[in-house]
Amino acid sequence: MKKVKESSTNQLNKRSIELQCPVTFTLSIIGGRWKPLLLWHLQDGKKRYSELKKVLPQISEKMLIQQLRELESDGLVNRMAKEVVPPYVEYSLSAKGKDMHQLLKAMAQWGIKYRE
Amino acid sequence: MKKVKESSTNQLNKRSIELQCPVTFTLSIIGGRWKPLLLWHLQDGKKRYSELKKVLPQISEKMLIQQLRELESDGLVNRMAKEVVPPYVEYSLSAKGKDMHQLLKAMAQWGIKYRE
DNA sequence: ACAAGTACCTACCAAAAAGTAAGTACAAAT
DNA sequence: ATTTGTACTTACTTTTTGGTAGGTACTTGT
Repeated sequence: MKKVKESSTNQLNKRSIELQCPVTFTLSIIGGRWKPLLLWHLQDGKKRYSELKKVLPQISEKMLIQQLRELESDGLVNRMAKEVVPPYVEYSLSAKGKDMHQLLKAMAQWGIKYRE
Repeated sequence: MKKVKESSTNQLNKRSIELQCPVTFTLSIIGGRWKPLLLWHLQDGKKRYSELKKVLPQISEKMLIQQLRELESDGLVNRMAKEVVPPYVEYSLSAKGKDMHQLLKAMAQWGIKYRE
């Protein structure tokens, strides 16, 4: 995982605000360039790594793996390695991740309404 | 406003994804450390700059002003300068910003539920 | 041998977000 | 004069996020 300076004001503020504000906590888990897209694409069922790569042609492999690992670490996504030939890895939403469905929809709706 | 390199892959990807994904578009407007908190605090009515500074003791003036300016620029917040003595500035949610209430609540609920 | 498929890892760099410090302007009070 | 209140601006630095390039390992097919 990426190196984080735990003693920085930046990090201390982040931790503190996440405790105070549940909105910020939620955003710290689903925010960033690629996580919302990944969560959105996993809403309609499990997907293989190669499938995710296809639906997101602009993401680098490095970012794809990193974001999936973080989502897994935060408990939103389950990772299942299949020992077949060729071997592949399957990602699916956990219960926690599925519980985010309404939220993602609300975000999409607001975005669609106010996008210009 | 802050200098952004419009020709960077980073920026090109950002723009492209924001067009494709309404969730990412929404998050680009309300994301970051301080905007969710500002939006949250403005839910219950207009606030002066000095009031916002008080309820968010950890925010630097630079970040406070910058984030408010961005929220204003994106149309979520109205800024009203009062020419009294002492003069003060009042920030309030626009209709667009008020329309975000349910969304913020959903985010808060998810965060409260899964915070540990 | 190479190419294609599977799914990564590592080192380094670029860009963006956030933070620090110093300053501005005005008015009123001491 | 300084201090306190109002609300900023600017220059620079630090930290974090995202990108680039090279590599790993295995199997199968040509």
